[in-house]
Amino acid sequence: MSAQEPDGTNLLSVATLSASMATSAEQLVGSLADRISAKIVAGEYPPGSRLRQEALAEEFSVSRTPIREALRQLEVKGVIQHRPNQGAIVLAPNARDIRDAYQVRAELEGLAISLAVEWITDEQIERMRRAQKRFAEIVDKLIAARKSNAKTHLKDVPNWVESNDEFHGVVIEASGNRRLKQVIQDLHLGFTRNIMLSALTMDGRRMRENVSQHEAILSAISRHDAIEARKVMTHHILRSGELAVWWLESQGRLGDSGR
Amino acid sequence: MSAQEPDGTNLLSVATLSASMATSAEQLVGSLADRISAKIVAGEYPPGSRLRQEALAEEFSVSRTPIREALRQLEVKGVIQHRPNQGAIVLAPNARDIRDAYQVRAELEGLAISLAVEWITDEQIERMRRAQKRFAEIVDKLIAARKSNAKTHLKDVPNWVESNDEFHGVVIEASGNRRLKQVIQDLHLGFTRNIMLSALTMDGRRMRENVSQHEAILSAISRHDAIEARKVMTHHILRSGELAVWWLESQGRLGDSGR
DNA sequence: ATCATCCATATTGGATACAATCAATATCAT
DNA sequence: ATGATATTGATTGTATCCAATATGGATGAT
Repeated sequence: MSAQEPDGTNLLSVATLSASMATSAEQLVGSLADRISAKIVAGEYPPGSRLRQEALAEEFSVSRTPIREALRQLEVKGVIQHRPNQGAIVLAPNARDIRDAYQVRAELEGLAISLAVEWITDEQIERMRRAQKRFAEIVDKLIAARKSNAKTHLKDVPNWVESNDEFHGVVIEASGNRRLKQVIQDLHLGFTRNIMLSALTMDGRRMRENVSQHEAILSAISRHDAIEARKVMTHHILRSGELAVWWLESQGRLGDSGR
Repeated sequence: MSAQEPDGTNLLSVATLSASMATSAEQLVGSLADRISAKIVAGEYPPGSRLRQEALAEEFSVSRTPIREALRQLEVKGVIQHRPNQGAIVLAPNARDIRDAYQVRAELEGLAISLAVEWITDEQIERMRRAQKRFAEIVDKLIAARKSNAKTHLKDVPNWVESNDEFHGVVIEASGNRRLKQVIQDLHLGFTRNIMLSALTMDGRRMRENVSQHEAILSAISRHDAIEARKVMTHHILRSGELAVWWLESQGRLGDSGR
């Protein structure tokens, strides 16, 4: 079994390793689900708020029918909660949800890298190096910008996210386990990515810590040292989880939805 | 000795500890999704077959609208594949899908038990003991029945599944990680459970092997030995995965759907 | 015969219409 | 005034309708 995709086309899809991204033509419902989901993540529909079908329909210039189907999908994805005859409300994770999710993610990305060590190609390692380089540069830039003007750094944040996703994405891809990839992506859904960046970008020291953890991961995987790679990856993610929990708790619970 | 239930109607019911089970009133779409899903698992809608909305609507005496929404949910759950303007077809896992899923599940249940060891109560261990006792008895019964009359054992199979689920369910519950529980349940969706039981119930020696693996797990968790518990749990599940893959390959690919 | 093209039909996709349910206010009795 | 009940409006849930697209068979050319 090789880590390479036989049908190859999607392998290098650097852009947003998010889940599905059906945001293209001829997939109206999927596209709607993505767009609604994006607005939830962006905070436009805050946690706990009701999503009215008619309002969404008007906003996206469609009828309620495809909106309803999109909401059914988001319900299964765990982004919203749907109560009979009462419609949909936006879910928000509490500290425990975050802790639980990161514990699972740490385990799964640990598995991913221990598999990846075996199969990863030089080309993939090179992609990780480049992603890491960009990552480090952006962090420097963010920290520098933070010291002068707080506004400037905002437009670099997407790049920060993207290079981080690329880094982790290569590892997951190289694991050769498609189901593993899917499960990890599902874990990200909605909150994880968002909260992590919120938690990290608020503190220069923690961003640098993050960079050096990536460095350690890259070093271990380059040496094909499965034990060490797994150890540092797991630590890296658990640490990110701690930060996310702290950040969430410092924010005062936004939506302590008792799901 | 080969598989006993060659014709489509094998392995009915089973539904027990599945994920959501919204099959009650006032949740029509959820209920429809469950019922359609159940029929897929039961083999009534075989892999690769098209699910026509009108046919389903008539079968369940509703209009196409709730059917469509149920199909959207099943799409996200990975039970069916939905192609634009071409409707839904039933997905079937191939050997690789099974391998991938079991690898992930082994890791996650390994995590579960290593967490559970810390927090599990005597009452929960007692539940595991009882489940294990039932499990062993049913296996004896199945093997005995198999030697005389092949039909008899079919009505015990659901009990076999249920006691096995109870055993694993206690561990997962005792892990205290709700997200972990959800992710593991999602992994079961559709095929995993079904294939495992198909693979195992065809061979007495393997069923006994399974029982003794449970015994080892129970022993380790009773001694609160996290390392050993994890080791035997992981081995147990990976072994089950191997059997499932073998079984699937021996069946000649039913649906080698190129998803 | 084999293959491509075209047309009739079946099926899906989306919008609208109607029924059922809920929320919030108004009304009434105590 | 307080609490229970009734009523109105808003919102969700299901069914039906029409348009867009695909499917499958017939027709015709090579």
